Amino acid sequence: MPERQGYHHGNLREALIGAGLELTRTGGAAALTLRDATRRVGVSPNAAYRHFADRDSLHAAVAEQIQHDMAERMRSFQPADPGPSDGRDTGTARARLRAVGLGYIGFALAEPGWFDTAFSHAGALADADPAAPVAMPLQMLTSALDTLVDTGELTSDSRRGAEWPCWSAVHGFALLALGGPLRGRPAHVVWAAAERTVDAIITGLLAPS
Amino acid sequence: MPERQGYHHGNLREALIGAGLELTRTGGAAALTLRDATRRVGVSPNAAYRHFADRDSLHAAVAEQIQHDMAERMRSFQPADPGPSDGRDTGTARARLRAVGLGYIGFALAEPGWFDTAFSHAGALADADPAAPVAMPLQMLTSALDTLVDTGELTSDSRRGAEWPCWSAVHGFALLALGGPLRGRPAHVVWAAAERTVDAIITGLLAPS
DNA sequence: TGTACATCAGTGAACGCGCGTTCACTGATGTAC
DNA sequence: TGTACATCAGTGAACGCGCGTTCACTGATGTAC
Repeated sequence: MPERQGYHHGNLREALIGAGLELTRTGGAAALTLRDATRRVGVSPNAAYRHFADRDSLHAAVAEQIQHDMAERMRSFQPADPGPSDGRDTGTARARLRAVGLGYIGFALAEPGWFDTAFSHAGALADADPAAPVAMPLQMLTSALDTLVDTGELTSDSRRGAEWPCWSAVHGFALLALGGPLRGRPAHVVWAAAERTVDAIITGLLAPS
Repeated sequence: MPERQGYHHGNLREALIGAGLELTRTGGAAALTLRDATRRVGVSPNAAYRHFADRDSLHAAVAEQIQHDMAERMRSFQPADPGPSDGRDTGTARARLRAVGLGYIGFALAEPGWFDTAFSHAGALADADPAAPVAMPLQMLTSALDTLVDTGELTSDSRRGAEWPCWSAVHGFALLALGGPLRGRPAHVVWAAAERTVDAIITGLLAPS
């Protein structure tokens, strides 16, 4: 796999992130080691220190890339845009939120190693910068909730903190499906449970309290 | 800390589990090592192999103990039993489910290391025996849902698979509160979000679909 | 009641492993004159 | 256009760490006669 000609790699930083993606895809966050990444690129272990301060810094870069890809994949779950409407497009707003939730779960089921990596880093970073980690997927959730306020389905009072119920449900489901008792069940069973979970939390969120 | 007189410890198995509880309480699942547990008990590392096949076996024993304690603690969240009623005790049944959810989250917030240990083991075991891990807390959920069927608040059609939305919401919330962006927020803020999450998922579950 | 002996529960030393990280270094690159 | 030299991006060897686990062992215990 290591293929280089000269002494200088030329693109080592990107190459290490790429190797990190390969490693974490199969083995999750724990599989990301400096030695393994450099080995895979065909470079000596300490070469990484030209581009990353330490192991955790590489982890952060890989996690960021994953979050980017995850948001991309989540977007593919969105229903087709029906074009400009009157701004009170009630069914569509709800469908958007639903698609965000199912997209989140869908990514986790499709790429468990990456999902683990993205989130384990989010946890690690939470001290430093509460906003940055898992920023992109969270941003999609935020925006979907805002739309529900626009359409009048969610009062702006209820809007505050509405992220937590939604995120909790899909995040918990993803973990239970990957590592808990749902693991190994037929895909259609798992997916039906995912849909039910997403629908339940949305219904509960929009119900008048 | 190591205090023994004779050559034989006499109760090494229990002592190692106890040491495992101390270690995981602070450091989570990752802090549970054979060497550290034996060191803490004042015994040579390989002595553990008289009582546990390997490190994972100790982990399993510790996790089981935690699950037991967790169920105990969750029970303290239950509303006082109003005594025998007519079996259609609608508000109470819902309150029971709510208490199960909040108890789950409450334990996780109070004992993050243990929560991590109990669940990381659940994941590891899922292949072998899907029912055993986190058995006791899950059993409380199951029973609370059954009661809702008894009171007629949940149809037996909806009962099937109702565990997943509930468990997902509380499990996800616990993780986001411990390792995600909610970490470090004031306790009352976190708890309000927890209540809202639990209430939303219950409302969504009981709403006619 | 005393003794032989099997069994059990520990010890001490060592193994190999892979990791992150640091040290002093050298080869390649590009810029100034 | 050619050359001196600073700078950058790699190398190779080694460090200490703590882990799980295995080996051959020995001290303590309890049971049969």
